[in-house]
Amino acid sequence: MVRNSRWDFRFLATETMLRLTKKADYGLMALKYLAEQALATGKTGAASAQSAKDIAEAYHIPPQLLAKILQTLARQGLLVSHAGTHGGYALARPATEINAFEVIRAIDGPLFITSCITIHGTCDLAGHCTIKEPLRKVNDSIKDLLAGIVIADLAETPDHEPSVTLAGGLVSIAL
Amino acid sequence: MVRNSRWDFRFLATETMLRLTKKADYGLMALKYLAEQALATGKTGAASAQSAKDIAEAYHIPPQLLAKILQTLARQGLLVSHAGTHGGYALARPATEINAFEVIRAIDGPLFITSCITIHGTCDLAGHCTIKEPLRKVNDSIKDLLAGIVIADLAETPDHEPSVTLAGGLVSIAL
DNA sequence: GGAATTCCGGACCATTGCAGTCCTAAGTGT
DNA sequence: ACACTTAGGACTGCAATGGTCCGGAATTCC
Ligand code: SF4
Ligand code: SF4
Repeated sequence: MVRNSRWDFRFLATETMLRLTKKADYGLMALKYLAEQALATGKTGAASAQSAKDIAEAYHIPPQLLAKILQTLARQGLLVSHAGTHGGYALARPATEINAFEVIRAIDGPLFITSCITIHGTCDLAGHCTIKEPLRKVNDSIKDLLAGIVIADLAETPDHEPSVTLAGGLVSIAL
Repeated sequence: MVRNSRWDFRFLATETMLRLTKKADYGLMALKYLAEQALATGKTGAASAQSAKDIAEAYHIPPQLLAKILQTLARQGLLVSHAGTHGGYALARPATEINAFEVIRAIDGPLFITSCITIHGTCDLAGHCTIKEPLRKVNDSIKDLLAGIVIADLAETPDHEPSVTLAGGLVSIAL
């Protein structure tokens, strides 16, 4: 099918729906940056640390905010941190072993799609809701999709841009 | 350091991340209901109309709110409405030709994932952002995933429950 | 024609979560 | 000692969501 011949996005400025928070967004950017740096300098793991300030400046994002994001990321074990003069953050694992799903979950908390899925108590009409289960499947599909993307996919190899194309996930959904 | 190692999701009730609004949720439920009714009564299209009140009561959702959701749905052409004593709403198209993506978009507006995608002006750092493109791909994948689900998939065939399994979409993502 | 029924549309409000700031520790290297 | 950097909490402004209310217009039934 896929019809929708008309589109008319004229006054559709509302923006909502399945939004990914900016924090998660920033988080991914930071991760990507770290991945690239680690690659560029050749240094592995904790050796090539970048300070929160550096990353923030590199992308022009609020330093304070980024700082806290990195903190939580570190707390969740995705990053290793090191204080002190040449401290900073570095990937806790190789860039090919950290996927987008983890990152997002670490920052925004678990959850997905509907209110009912994560905490069972939230939606009071969970009893009469008949759409819950199918939606959970969709939820899982998106999760798998996201889980199939590792941050190495996001990082560009300095000059050779084509490369990667690691065909992240292959998600099939059957209700 | 690498502290953490403890997880403590005790008070992680935040719920966020890729959330689908409750309005869209309700909308899907309503659509499903209408699909089932149309199927049960055999009547096609505008013949078997259900009032907003009826649907709201069937699922115990706020009538006034559902009313407005149905209104927008009708305005977008997914439903046909009819005022008057035995009026109400009915699917504008067969249940196999309305997909979840349309519904969600009709209710919550377009948009997806990041702020930058829909309106170009939103994210001020779109210039320096290197993650934008990959994310757009993810975005599209989710869209395709959603677009592969038609509301007929959600509706149960009255007794025979297995049936359907129309294996909605097959989405592969390659960055 | 009138009354009941149902949709339409906008205005309105309360809560909540997001985005972002600030400030005070506590580690760490020179 | 001192500069640098992470850690964590408290706090604020704002926008979106979820939900309500009301006056009006269409339609059908009597
Ligand atoms: S129980 Fe149903 S209505 Fe409630 S959040 Fe889940 S899917 Fe939505
Ligand atoms: S431009 Fe980059 S930072 Fe801004 S919303 Fe898009 S992906 Fe996120």
